[in-house]
Amino acid sequence: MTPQMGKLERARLEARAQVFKALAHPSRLLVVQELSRGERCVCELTELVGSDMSTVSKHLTVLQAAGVVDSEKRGSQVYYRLRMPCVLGFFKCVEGALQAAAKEQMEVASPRRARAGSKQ
Amino acid sequence: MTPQMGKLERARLEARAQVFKALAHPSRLLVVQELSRGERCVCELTELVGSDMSTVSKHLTVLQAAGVVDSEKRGSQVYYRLRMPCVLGFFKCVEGALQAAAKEQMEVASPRRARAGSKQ
DNA sequence: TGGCGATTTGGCTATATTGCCAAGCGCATT
DNA sequence: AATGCGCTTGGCAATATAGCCAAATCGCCA
Repeated sequence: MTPQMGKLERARLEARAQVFKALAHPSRLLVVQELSRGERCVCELTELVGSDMSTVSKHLTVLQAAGVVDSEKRGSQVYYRLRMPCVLGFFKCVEGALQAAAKEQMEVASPRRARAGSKQ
Repeated sequence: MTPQMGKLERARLEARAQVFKALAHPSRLLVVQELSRGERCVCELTELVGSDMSTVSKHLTVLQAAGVVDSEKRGSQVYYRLRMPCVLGFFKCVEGALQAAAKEQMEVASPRRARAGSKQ
């Protein structure tokens, strides 16, 4: 990709991208959000997400491979927990930016009276 | 995806996921990092990334659609700038987590003094 | 030991993403 | 106007991802 960049740097970028990739799916985002409240077994997350359990399991595998979550088998169930809590801070950042974008969108749409309580 | 979730919530998740998707590529990550130092034209970013200019342009389109960057045409060139600076904080978070993971990896490989919070 | 519930894995198809080339477009200089 | 430059868009082939249905595992308990 970048000829004048060292292998190490490239690997670093790749690893970082993997984390973002892991978070780049609504279901996985939902899972992370839920795990921020405490550990959950796959069955609970499956119910929350509403997809097939095999699908959710694969999502969890992706998150774990990226280092975002962590799992522990207890009895017959597997519990997942958040391992990278700082992602939550980023959620706030994104949320704020999205709201700012939405607001601007409205101003563009009707520049005159874009003032009212824009909180939604 | 989630039957018992409102459309609004789902849309919100989707929008958030789009931001993560935008960042989920090494080249785009590299671009964001570069833009954190100031605005750059497409040609500069193209040289940095090392791909075809059309490819870089498409990457920039993705970033802009997600609201991460912003562009302005000046003369015959287009300048991009970072519009969501809070992503940089997240880079640090990810970097820290990755280093912690690497360290743990080593401990697993050679459990010399891996005593403290060893799980499993 | 045999079966059950919870989870993961394999396999497959549908869909999305990536990156190159070629073509188009707008601005600037001649 | 004509040419050149910077950038974007269209199109296409290669690759990756998502999600479902089995089928395989694993731990638990009768």
